[in-house]
Amino acid sequence: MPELPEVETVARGLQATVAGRRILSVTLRKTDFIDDPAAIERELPGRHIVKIERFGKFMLLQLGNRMALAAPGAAIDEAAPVDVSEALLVHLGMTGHLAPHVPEQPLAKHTHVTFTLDDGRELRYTDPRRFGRMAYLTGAALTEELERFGADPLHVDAEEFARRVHASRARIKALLLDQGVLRGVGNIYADESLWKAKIHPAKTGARLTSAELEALRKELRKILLKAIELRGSSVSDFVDAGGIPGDYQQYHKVYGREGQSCPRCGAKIKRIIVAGRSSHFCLGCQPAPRARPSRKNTKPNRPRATSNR
DNA sequence: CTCGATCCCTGGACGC
DNA sequence: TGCGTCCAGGGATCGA
Repeated sequence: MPELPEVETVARGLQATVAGRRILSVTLRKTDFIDDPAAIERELPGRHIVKIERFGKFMLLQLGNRMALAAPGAAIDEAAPVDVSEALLVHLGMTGHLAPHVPEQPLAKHTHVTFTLDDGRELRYTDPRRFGRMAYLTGAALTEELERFGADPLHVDAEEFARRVHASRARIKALLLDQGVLRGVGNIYADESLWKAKIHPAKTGARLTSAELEALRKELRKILLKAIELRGSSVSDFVDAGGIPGDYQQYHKVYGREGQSCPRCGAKIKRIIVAGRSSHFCLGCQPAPRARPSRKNTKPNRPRATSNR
């Protein structure tokens, strides 16, 4: 399941293998995960893929503008100002793959999009469950889309992290998964970082101490960097753009380890549902938050203010 | 504001 | 071998 480290791994792979190539043609098969399929068919042929980078869990394929690329086969001038106001956004969802193939290679099942490149290879998008997403966006629409997302967890500083997390009464697990708070964190790295920081997933953001906030921010960053170094976690079928699985799953301390013992304290690892997602944590070193004061069982207190701030 | 429920979708695990 | 059932999960959406 591609989260930040996996998407980063794929993006780096694509940057190394298909950046600079020109898209000659586009073939669409299933399109229900594409925002505007017609726009992709119409606008992408002829474009250069200038650069591929990760944005949260998205891959951003920056496309060269038409004018600069009028001459077919013209070398890309690295120094030339790049028009980054046009991009293809690709979200891999749960099971998405985007990788170059030689045309002789048989089309994998669930290959929904093929971009034929100017060197004869095909950049193919495969996604059995179609939980992914693809969108061609330009100008204000692109800016607007990207602005919906929160801070990059690799770069967010203490102040901003605290501002985004501490102000909320949502549970920390929900906040970590909320792409509008932080972009790129998914279920695995949320659980792993909470374990490392010794924070229970159901603890409310507002109730985290400043020490916990900083521990969480730092551990999350360290874990993500280590996972990128190991080319991501391959728990189901994740492979990078070159078809190679990652190795970080070997370092998972709680994720997928329900019933086993905690490598830190030996207590049992439990799995509960928080924010609608399975959450793995240690019964010993991630103490449950104090039960929220129950409205039902409290005796009637002061009349509720009728004004709504 | 925050919550859970529901939907999307397919493959893999499991039980018989 | 082959079926049926359950489950996983990112994200959108909706009602509570």
